[in-house]
Amino acid sequence: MSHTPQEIRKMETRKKLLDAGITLFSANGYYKTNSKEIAKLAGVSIGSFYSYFEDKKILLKEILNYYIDQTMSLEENQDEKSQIKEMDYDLFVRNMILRHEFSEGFFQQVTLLANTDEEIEKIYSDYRSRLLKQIDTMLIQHRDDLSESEISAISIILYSATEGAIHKIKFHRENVEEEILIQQLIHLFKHYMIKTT
Amino acid sequence: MSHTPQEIRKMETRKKLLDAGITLFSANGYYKTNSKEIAKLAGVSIGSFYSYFEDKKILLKEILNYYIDQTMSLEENQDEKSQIKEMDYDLFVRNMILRHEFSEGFFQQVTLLANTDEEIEKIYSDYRSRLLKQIDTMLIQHRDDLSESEISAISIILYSATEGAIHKIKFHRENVEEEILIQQLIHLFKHYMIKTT
Amino acid sequence: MSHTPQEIRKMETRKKLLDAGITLFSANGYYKTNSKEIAKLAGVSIGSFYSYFEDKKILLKEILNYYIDQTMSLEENQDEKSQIKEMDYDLFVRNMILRHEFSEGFFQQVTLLANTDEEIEKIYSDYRSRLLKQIDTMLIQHRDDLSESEISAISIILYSATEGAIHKIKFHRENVEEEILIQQLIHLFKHYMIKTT
Amino acid sequence: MSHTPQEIRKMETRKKLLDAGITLFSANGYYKTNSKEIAKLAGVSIGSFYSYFEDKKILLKEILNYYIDQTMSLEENQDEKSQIKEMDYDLFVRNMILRHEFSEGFFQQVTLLANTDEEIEKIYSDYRSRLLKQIDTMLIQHRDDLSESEISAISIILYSATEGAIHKIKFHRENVEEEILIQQLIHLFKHYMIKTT
DNA sequence: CATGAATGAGAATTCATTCAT
DNA sequence: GATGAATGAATTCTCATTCAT
Repeated sequence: MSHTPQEIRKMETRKKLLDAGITLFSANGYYKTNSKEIAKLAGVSIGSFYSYFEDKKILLKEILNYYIDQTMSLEENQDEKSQIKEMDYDLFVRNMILRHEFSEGFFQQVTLLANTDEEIEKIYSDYRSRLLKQIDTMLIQHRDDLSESEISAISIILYSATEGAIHKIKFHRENVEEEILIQQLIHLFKHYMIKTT
Repeated sequence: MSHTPQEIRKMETRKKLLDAGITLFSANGYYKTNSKEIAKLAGVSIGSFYSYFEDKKILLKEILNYYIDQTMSLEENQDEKSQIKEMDYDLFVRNMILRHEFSEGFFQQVTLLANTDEEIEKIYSDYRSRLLKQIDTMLIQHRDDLSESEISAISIILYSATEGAIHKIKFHRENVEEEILIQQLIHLFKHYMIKTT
Repeated sequence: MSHTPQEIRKMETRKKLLDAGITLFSANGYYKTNSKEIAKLAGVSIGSFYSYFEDKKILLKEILNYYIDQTMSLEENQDEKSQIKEMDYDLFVRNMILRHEFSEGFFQQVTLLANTDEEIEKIYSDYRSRLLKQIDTMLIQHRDDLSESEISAISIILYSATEGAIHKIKFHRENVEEEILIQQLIHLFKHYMIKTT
Repeated sequence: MSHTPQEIRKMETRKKLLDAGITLFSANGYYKTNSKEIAKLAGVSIGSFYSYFEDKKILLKEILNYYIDQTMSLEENQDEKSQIKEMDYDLFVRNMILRHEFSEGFFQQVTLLANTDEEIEKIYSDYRSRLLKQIDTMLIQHRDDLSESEISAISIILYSATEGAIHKIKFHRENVEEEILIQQLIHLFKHYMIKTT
């Protein structure tokens, strides 16, 4: 797996464009970002932009895939290190926050675009499914008293609560102390993970 | 408060443009909808469009305000009729669903635009605050054992869980039975409304 | 069939664009002519260009159709006036020259484009068929001694000789006296129109 | 006249580029063919393309010259072999067909470009002149009864008839039997080669 | 000497907005 | 007023050509 200097430079240029893309999409939104700006921020010519990415939408998709890969590897790495097979909800909540930390407003853009673009909707809904699945798995391990559809419903509720709450502290800057919110989220997970007798 | 026929016609044209706007913004997104299309769907000329609304963004803001008014009056009407001061969480959840039913993808568009437009952000965050406030009020009435910041955190969690869960059944069409999800949401509210001894 | 002043102006603008198109396509070729130039020569904005014609190729097609109509009406008008049903080859040759006179290099561009664009090929080959048909008809009237396939072959030869010869005097400016060439062409038609005993 | 292996390889690369050029220009037209494609089909880098040919137009000119040489050598070779000084019109017609067989749509592209490029016009008109000259020569040998300008006119007619007829069977695929058309062409030449008393 | 990544001028096209009728 | 033709700035995208490796 040795790379020639040229291959390395190609990958660097590609990376510069991906980074410029995520920065500008996050900051100004997809439609308010034009290809020239992206190229400029990446420090390359507009021609290069188009030789690396067929068009702006393709760039968005590649960024999306790139960051999903990065983001999902959080859990996998954690697992390996701690040798714990069973996913911990405390960890889950904190990882969700990490995800937001480095994806900034980007996923919000994606949410929007997913409305009008099928391919993006597909990629994004796969991603959400993977996260939902993680909650599902945790629930199943603790709650054999629930039906499958109850598990599904609770997963959605837990996912939404986490996602939305984090979003609010990160973006809308609601007037709430972060640590208390996290504690409450963990408390909520705990509530659902304990079988009601 | 009598209106001349001309004034009435003006109001009607205005309404037709607002409706066309919400329809197209919801279906195709703000940036993929152009003013010509809106005028066409409303059955008026592009010239008229601009005599009613200074520009496309103003139309969006007016739609936003219009629907927030409609939407918030749900609770107020309920209150007046039933003479119940105390907001019922079952009602709250079901009203949230109603809101979604007639605003469709519109608010999602607004979420996006809010990122890059301060004025829209302002209007939209006021709206969210009002909804959060409703949950806050309910919580305060039932839970004198919680601190203010805990109330805030729980409000956010409840709001996010409700908003997100509804969104998922309406848009992402997650594989979950609607009624079970609603029951679980109500169950969640109940959990928080009952003082833990 | 009364037209409002606005409709008249629209038709005039359209005509100006068609004229500018034929002028520039003929002079500089399709690929060396850009839409801005056409708009400029027509004295309208680039935006107008695109509101009248979806794109450059559509303009070309519309010009093609427009001039074919003009061009083919030569014979039909002649017929009406002279009440002569039977097409005269002297007239045919002279009409072919007239056609070239006002289409200039345009049809040459079309010939080229027809190679790579099916729709243009279709329009142009229909046109050629109509002209060939005229020769066919003349031949059939005079030569009941020839087989159908001989008629076809001779039609093609006569058409090509006329077309090519005119082309040469108009474009390649071959060193030949126009009137002599015309006389020779007419002589050629005569040769084929007289039954060989 | 010995060539080093390197010189041979250079010639081969050059030939590969010329071949790729004619193939793509013929198939898709000059303006729809880009230099990258040509290099790719030739199996060399774009950098090499530009070290062999200053630019795209130079390539076209060199192809044109190359194929004119090939094409004109038909007659010369024939002459040499058969030792017949006098050009035979049957041969002329059949050679014209051969020319088309291996130049395909290429000359048509050239016709077009000749309109807007003087150098190409020059090369191409020289070529046409040489072919016309051949007909001229044949005519002069048989028809001392004609004036010089009549000879010129008839040459143009014969050339156009042949060129156009072949074009029609090769490209426009007119509904005509090839052999009959060829017979009629030869018959036409014969008609002009025989002195009318 | 070959390579192909990088360049950027230039072409096509869109669309919010204006304004003469 | 209402209309819709006209405008042109802004954007996307292409491709001939260069030049560092």
